[in-house]
Amino acid sequence: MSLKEKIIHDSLRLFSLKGFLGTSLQDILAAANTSKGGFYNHFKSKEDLFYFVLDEARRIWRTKNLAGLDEIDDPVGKIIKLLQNFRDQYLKDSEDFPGGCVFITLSVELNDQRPHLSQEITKGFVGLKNMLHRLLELGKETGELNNSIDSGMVTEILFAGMLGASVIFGIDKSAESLEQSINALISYVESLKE
Amino acid sequence: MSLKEKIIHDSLRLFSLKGFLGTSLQDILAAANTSKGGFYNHFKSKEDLFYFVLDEARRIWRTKNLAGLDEIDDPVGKIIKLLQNFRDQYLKDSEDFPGGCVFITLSVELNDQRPHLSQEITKGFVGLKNMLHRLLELGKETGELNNSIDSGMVTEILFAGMLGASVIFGIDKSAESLEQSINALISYVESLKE
DNA sequence: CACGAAAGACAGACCGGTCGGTCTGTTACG
DNA sequence: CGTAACAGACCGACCGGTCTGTCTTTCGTG
Repeated sequence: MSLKEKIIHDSLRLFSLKGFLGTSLQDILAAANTSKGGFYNHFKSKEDLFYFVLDEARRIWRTKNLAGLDEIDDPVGKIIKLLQNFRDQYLKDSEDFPGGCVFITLSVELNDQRPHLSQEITKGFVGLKNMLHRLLELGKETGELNNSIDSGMVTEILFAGMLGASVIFGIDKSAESLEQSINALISYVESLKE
Repeated sequence: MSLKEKIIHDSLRLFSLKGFLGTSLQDILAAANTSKGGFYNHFKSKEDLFYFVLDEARRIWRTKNLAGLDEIDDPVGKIIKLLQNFRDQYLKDSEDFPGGCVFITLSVELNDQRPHLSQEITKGFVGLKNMLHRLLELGKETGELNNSIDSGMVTEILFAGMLGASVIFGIDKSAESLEQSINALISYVESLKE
């Protein structure tokens, strides 16, 4: 792993723990075992690093959460698989995100302090929400879901539930309560089936 | 309002926007229009202020969210009223919490940086969760809710949903999406009725 | 009531430490 | 020999906290 990659990777872990502003350059340099010179040889600024870290975080998010979704045909099955991935592969991943979901940490921290950075993260949230909604609509089309359900409303419950579970897990790091939260969402989705 | 009260009140607003560590003493002094001397005459340290602000935030939370609950007899009615208060009185309150729910902002920020402070906030979360669970159990006893529902699971959905809605609202400040989220939860609760 | 001392309330200079960022210097590799 | 890769001294700005000074209010005493 090159120094640049190492800085990005280590920063991702630090950001998930302490946020962007809460992580000092010193912290990063110590973690990556380098110096100012090493850092600024690869990044224009700390904010420049932010975008690289965000890209890496998104890549990991997709890898973990979308794993195996292709092999599932029915939309509702995809949603359930996504929730399972979210629970087992993503949130519990203390290697890449020791402090919990980095998007939430950064989004909450930067929202009123660095709006242009926070905005980047919001894009991902919108994407997830749209994906959920699309899958629910598809489920209704294929008849897997009762046609009378309000897919917008269900989307809100699932999306808010996932965010809420992430916040809770970020705070208490309890696998038990995480499983309870996500399992509750899975049961909810299954209860909507025809 | 005394200077001490003004500092607490203004700090609460700042904390909800920028967090505890993200708010500098300078920010607080400027907002309260005072000086170091004025501040340290009333507080031992910035961390000392934290506890005063937290108490004030809790007081406001109760006032806004528990308003009118006494006049409702049925447990499920209490839950729905709480959700309505949470939506209309609490989260939209840009006077006290211009940056959204201060408990989430602080909790996410401080969790891995000032665990002893974060722990104080967690107590409130536990209290809310227990309250929801207690009301659901009561609802089953009175027959208002179907006895077959898993109250633990419903608690998770409601609690995670409320946290998630707070996060979303903190980010986009959109009353529309807030209403959609909370309305979805209210509909969900109503669907559980016998 | 008069008065002076003590205490409270606040202003702001000042402190050591840390922040992100720059700049120079050294090393190694093409 | 030039250039990329890194180390670390250095910079001004800002951090939370201390300290001194000033002004006001309170209060015990004659």
